[in-house]
Amino acid sequence: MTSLDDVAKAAGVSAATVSRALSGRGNVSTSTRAKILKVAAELDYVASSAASSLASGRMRNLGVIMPELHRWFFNTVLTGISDEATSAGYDVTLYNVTGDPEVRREIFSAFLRRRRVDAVVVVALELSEWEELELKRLGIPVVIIGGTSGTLPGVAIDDLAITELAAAHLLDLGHEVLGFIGGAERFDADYKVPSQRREGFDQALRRRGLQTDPALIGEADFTIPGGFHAARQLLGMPGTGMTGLVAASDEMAIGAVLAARELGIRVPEDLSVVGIDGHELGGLFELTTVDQHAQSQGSTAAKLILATVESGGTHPENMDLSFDLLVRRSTAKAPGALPV
Amino acid sequence: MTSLDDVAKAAGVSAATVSRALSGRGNVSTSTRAKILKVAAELDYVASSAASSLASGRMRNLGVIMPELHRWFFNTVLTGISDEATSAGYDVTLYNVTGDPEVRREIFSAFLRRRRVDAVVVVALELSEWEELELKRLGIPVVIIGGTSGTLPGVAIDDLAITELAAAHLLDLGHEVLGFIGGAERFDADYKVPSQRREGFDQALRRRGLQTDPALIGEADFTIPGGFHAARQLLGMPGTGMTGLVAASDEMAIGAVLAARELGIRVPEDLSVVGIDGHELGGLFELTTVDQHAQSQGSTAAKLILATVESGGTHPENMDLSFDLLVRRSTAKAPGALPV
DNA sequence: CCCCATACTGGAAGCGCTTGCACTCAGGAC
DNA sequence: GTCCTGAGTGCAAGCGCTTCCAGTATGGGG
Repeated sequence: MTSLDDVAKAAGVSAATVSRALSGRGNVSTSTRAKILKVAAELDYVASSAASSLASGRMRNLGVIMPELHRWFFNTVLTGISDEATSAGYDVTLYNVTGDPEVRREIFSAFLRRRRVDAVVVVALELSEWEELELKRLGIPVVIIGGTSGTLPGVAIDDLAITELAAAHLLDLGHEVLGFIGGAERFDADYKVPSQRREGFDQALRRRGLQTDPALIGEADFTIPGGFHAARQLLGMPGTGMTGLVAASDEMAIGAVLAARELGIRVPEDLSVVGIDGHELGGLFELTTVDQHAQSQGSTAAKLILATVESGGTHPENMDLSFDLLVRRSTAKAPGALPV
Repeated sequence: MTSLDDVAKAAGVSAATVSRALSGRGNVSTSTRAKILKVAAELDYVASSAASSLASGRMRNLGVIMPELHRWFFNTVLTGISDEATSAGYDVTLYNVTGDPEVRREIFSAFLRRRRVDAVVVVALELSEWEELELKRLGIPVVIIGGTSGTLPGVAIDDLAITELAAAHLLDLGHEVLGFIGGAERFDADYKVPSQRREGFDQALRRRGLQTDPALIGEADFTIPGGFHAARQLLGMPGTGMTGLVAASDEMAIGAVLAARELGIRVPEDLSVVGIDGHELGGLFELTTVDQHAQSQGSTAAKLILATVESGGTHPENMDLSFDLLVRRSTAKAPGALPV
């Protein structure tokens, strides 16, 4: 293993100068730097991260805490974070907080405290008070994506507004009896997005002087099968007059489309379905959705927090992210509605 | 930040003894250890990973190299690895090798060489000769999941056999004209699984004295939309007599089921479809599949390589993983076939 | 011509652990 | 009672970098 000293000797300078030349901190003459760079390349030198970290306190490592990896939102955000971190020269250490509370506790009380990361991004995790405290105690920048925290900075879409937009799209098309499939408390207990989205739906109706019909609210776990079962139940009820359905995630919306097909209900002729996410499968199902640009949420958060780290800051700004209605073919004018 | 010395002072022993007590290496009397543990807990001491790594050469960190995170196989394997690593007290550092060759090169030539990880698991990546060399040069254990390497140890299913099993299931049901949807060279160029699976399909037919009909081979990229389009084309051809379809992944199989539905082809009455994977969505589509236990591939590989690390070994054993036929309702006896 | 920034560079002191070595002290074998 | 063994402990030397500080040129200003 070639070390800093090897490079220093080979280049005929001191270790200090090599360090300065390679890290770019401090002054080194152009010619000396050039020679050091050349020698380092020849010797194929790569600095030991442990030594460098110990001496400098900088880890060049970004921690990411996630509750799961299967659902589209999570792995998409992670991809965004990873790409951004890599291009900034940072490693990413993944802490997959499973359902096991022991493990979860352990991650906050031990893993994170080894000071292996310069910053951490928390994805869609509702943190307990104790967990927020632990995070703050780390003394490093933290940013939350798609979750909420009273005291930690976050990068997020406005879940209420995004759902209101989805519902408003249906209302604009003349639909008056809308159903909704969202989360239930029994799923995702530590994740507030579901209730926000539900609230957005209600608000959209309220704004038009309509009222939410509790019978048309389905509950599911944000997955395709979940949406399928919830939709089948909703669509199976006779005489509801429902012509539009808002799903709080694209996966549930896709499940709903599948359920409609199974029941012989045509989309969009008989039922308009709109989702939220911008899931990559949306295209296949011609799903109208509100794209929340998940990958860019990841890269934005990473960029933000890495900038904070590099600038020696500790508290990045909060940031509201954009979303766009993406109209495809799963939504259409309500039957009998007046032309828009 | 409380340090080892703080604990040592508070416990009235030397730093060396604290280190031994906390790490479990070397002899410490039961009473001394108990006191140290108590003091450490009180002071809320957590060792600095950088210092510990620098001094010991151990990182307690497992590197994972993956080409993507979206597809089910990858995030499922990653979940398995992460769970296992966490419970062994290891962090996992994720290297998401994107399509960009620059980035890929950088990961092998710089990121991995910082010696931040004790071992690395490579997931479904066909490595170039140079990359294998770089990996070996790291001097740490490496294991490959779902890829192939002449010289690096791997944990994998037999892709040929798993596909043969899927096809044999259809043949056993009396189907004689089978289609296949697999990978194409233009997708996944650096990933040999597709060709292995194709070969397994051919072999199953050959064993029964049948021949692969090139017209019934569809090409796709292992995703649902890919499978959908390939199947639509296959199923749209008139007069093929095809009654069974093998897809090289569950996602493609699901796409095929959707395509069949769209074309008014009933599954399984008119067409039996079998996939490979054990994808979580399989249940919703009643998909018969061969489960390759992806999550346990991840945990098995992690367990294997961490054991190798802890034992000071360098080269874990190769390991062949099991798979099971999981019969659901997407496959049935061929129309007019004799009772089995 | 002298003085003093300014630009470079090297020396050396850590960063916070781990571990080889030396030492003490018992207890068991003779 | 003597010798040996091994458990238990502390000392101190690193691990391979970073960075503060001091020292040496160099060049411009006065």
